[in-house]
Amino acid sequence: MASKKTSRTEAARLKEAGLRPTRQRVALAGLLFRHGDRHLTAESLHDEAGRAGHTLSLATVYNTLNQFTGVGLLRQVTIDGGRAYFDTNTGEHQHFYCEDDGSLIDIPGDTIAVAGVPAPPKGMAVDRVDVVVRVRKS
Amino acid sequence: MASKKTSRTEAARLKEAGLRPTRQRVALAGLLFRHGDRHLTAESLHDEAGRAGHTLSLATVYNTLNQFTGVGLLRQVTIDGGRAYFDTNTGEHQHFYCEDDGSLIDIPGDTIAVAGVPAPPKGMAVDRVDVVVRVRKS
DNA sequence: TCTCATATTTAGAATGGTTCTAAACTGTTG
DNA sequence: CAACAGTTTAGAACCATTCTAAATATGAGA
Repeated sequence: MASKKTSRTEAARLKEAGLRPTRQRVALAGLLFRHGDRHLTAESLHDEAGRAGHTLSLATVYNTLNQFTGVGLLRQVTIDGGRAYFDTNTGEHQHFYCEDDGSLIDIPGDTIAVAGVPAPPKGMAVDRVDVVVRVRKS
Repeated sequence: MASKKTSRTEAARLKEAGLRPTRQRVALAGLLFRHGDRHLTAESLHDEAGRAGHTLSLATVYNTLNQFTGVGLLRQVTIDGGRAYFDTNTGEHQHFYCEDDGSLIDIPGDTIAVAGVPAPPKGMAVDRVDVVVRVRKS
């Protein structure tokens, strides 16, 4: 039987990125990229993997998340001290951040316009402009 | 002799904010507010206090920084996981963040304009819009 | 298919920033 | 000046994350 029916896509994606498609990485890639744009933490992904029947260590989840980020499959979003969020949407976009429950909501990349950014200090180049719209229950 | 010559201002400021002007709080307020706009971490302020001849625990620095933030004397800036920065400039403004050394540089509040912020989700109100211009050595 | 070198995974220890605890101390108020 | 509430403190506890060293899996070549 074709046991790789759904994994093929993930394995290919990993190979293209220069990462060996190990069982763990394929499993995580499946969870990450098969459900639209997502924001997750190492812990939440580890839990989700467990619920889906995969067995892997939290250290591997951290390693994988960092590797995926390194090859551009994920983007790290740091808003709040403490936990690091990983975003499966790697394109240009911004976020609403709910201060009550720590959740993130995407704002499409062409929605917000930032004008008037001054020239960076000598010898520096702008890497990215991040906008976070902090909201709370009213 | 008038031993409170320079402390009076700090003590008054603290009282107005509803905080008892203890020795430790007055000392930290002096370091924080007498040298223009500053960005610092608990550890850097603790070191600085030590160098200035004050003796206080790191826990007190954390407590004080959080209390000052609570009453609006400071603003917390969270950009990078790990350490929390505290900013003595509580007015509206934005930051350059240097990814190479983790330093922050103020961008005056009337410099950058953000347009097109969408309406927040139902039941939510915008608290603040943060802009971080990430730069690196070029 | 078998072997081997190398990449990966893993449990558990280690780290680093921050908060908590409980006891000692200080500021204020009567 | 007594007495209580607010503060400080040392050190333990916490939490997310990284590191370590040893075990395991993967891919290439024979």
